[in-house]
Amino acid sequence: MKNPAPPTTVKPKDAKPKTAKAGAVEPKARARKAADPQVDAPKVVKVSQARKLLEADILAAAKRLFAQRGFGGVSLDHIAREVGASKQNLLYYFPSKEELYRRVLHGVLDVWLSYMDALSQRPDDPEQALREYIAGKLRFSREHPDDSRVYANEVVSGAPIFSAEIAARVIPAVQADVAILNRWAERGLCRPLDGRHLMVLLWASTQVYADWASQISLVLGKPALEEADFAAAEALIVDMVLRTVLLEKGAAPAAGLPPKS
Amino acid sequence: MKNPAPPTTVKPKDAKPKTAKAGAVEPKARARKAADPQVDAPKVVKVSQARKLLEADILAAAKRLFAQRGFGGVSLDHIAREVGASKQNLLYYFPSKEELYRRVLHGVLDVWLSYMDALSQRPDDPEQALREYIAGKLRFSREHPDDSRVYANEVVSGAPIFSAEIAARVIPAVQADVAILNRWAERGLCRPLDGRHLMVLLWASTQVYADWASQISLVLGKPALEEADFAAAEALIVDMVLRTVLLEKGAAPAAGLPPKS
DNA sequence: TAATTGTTTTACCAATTGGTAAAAACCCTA
DNA sequence: TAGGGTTTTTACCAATTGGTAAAACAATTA
Repeated sequence: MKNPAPPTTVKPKDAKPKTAKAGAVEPKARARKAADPQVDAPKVVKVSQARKLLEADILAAAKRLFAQRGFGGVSLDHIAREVGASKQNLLYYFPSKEELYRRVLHGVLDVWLSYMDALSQRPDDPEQALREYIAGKLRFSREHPDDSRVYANEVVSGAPIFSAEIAARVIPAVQADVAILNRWAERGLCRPLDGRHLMVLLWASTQVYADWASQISLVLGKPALEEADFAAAEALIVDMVLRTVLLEKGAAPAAGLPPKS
Repeated sequence: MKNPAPPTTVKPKDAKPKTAKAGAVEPKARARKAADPQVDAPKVVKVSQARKLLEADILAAAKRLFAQRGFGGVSLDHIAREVGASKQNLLYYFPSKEELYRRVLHGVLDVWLSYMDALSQRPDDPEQALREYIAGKLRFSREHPDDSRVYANEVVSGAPIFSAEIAARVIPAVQADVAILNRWAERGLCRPLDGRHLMVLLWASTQVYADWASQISLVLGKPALEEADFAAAEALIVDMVLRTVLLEKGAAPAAGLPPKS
């Protein structure tokens, strides 16, 4: 997704560093091109390619802002400025704010769901399946914190816009996972428990590392979460879940140890 | 709080049903009184009492709306209409939107913290302490879902307004709890584990039943969460946590660490 | 090169935003 | 009942909101 494998001659017309968050620094980057066509980048770029680039830019900026401030807390102008375009230009690509938000949410849901299929991948091995599920969800929190936060914002608000899509795409996925858990219990592969609440717990305990990152890093006393923190979280969650779900066997190792610094 | 035990002669000047959420139905309730002073309720109510009532009304409505749509998604006018007052009247009680939001958040934090002292209450009994902590946090989710959501909104946004207060009030409380956990581990009362991540997990797994209620009820296939659902959640979370934290029953405690009671 | 299509900018718009100033109404007490 | 403090309403304000219309510009194709 990051690299769409351009079909024809390519050169990103802007070479704008995506990592630079300060939109105010170079606000007229895109506009300047139009005002001075000779100098900037009149070279080879398929129009549709350029379109896709800007569209992706807009979606990325919108995602970041919606994640931070929710739907109502973001203005089109704000998003537009962030990508160096005008609000009207943005409205050329997306017919309305809600439509843009829908597009963002749709993409978020794609990513969210793509990390949710661990259980069905290993329908006969509860331990490995759960390990991978937890690891995957934590990876999602780590690699796509904004996606997680956009989703969280929407759900906390009662899903006023996306409840239909959630009901249509998320709930079936969850129910499939619950069914797998129940089947394990029936077959004596694990303890009998309420798979629905277990799923809730798995979401909560993994997604919190994206949505609550600001507070967790305060607790941990560092400016941002690091890989080691995610590893510690994974160890603890896996330990808890396996202890609870699996039938007794040999004594399990202790949970994530506190760093003795 | 619902019943402030009025000190003097009392009659709520409005008798407005607090449960009626539809603010649009009776938008001029408060204004009508002024326009028609004879008929409505010119009776006896201590002024300061009335003030407190309206102030509390405003705070309650603001909390509900901020919980649903976040700071940026709510307008002063929206809040004012919800309590049947004018925006300017609201600004008479709260000098600015941000100040109102601060007041709401402050109250939320009070409630949040009041449910967080279970560990320190029973510093010598890990099992009971954890049971009560989990029960308390779930009760918070059940009884104060809007408080939970306001807090969640603020944290997801990176706590742009309240990070100082969180750092000053929440973090010490959490660290106290972590210290208790660590002491248990030292004294051999529980398994050694990273108390900080355990605290995160306790928050996440309990608070999710407020913040994600809309999605959980979708999963459970019912319009709203019921008492039985909270009971099931509590059973699962308690089971998991105790399995993970407590030493095995009957098994000898960690070598060389006799409980120094 | 001309016509066509695709993209961006300019110029607006009515409604809403948070907030101020001051007049008016209200209520209690003297 | 008169005055003074408290509360509410009326009248504004500049800035911003999401959105439209059309002109201007750029790119592709005939």
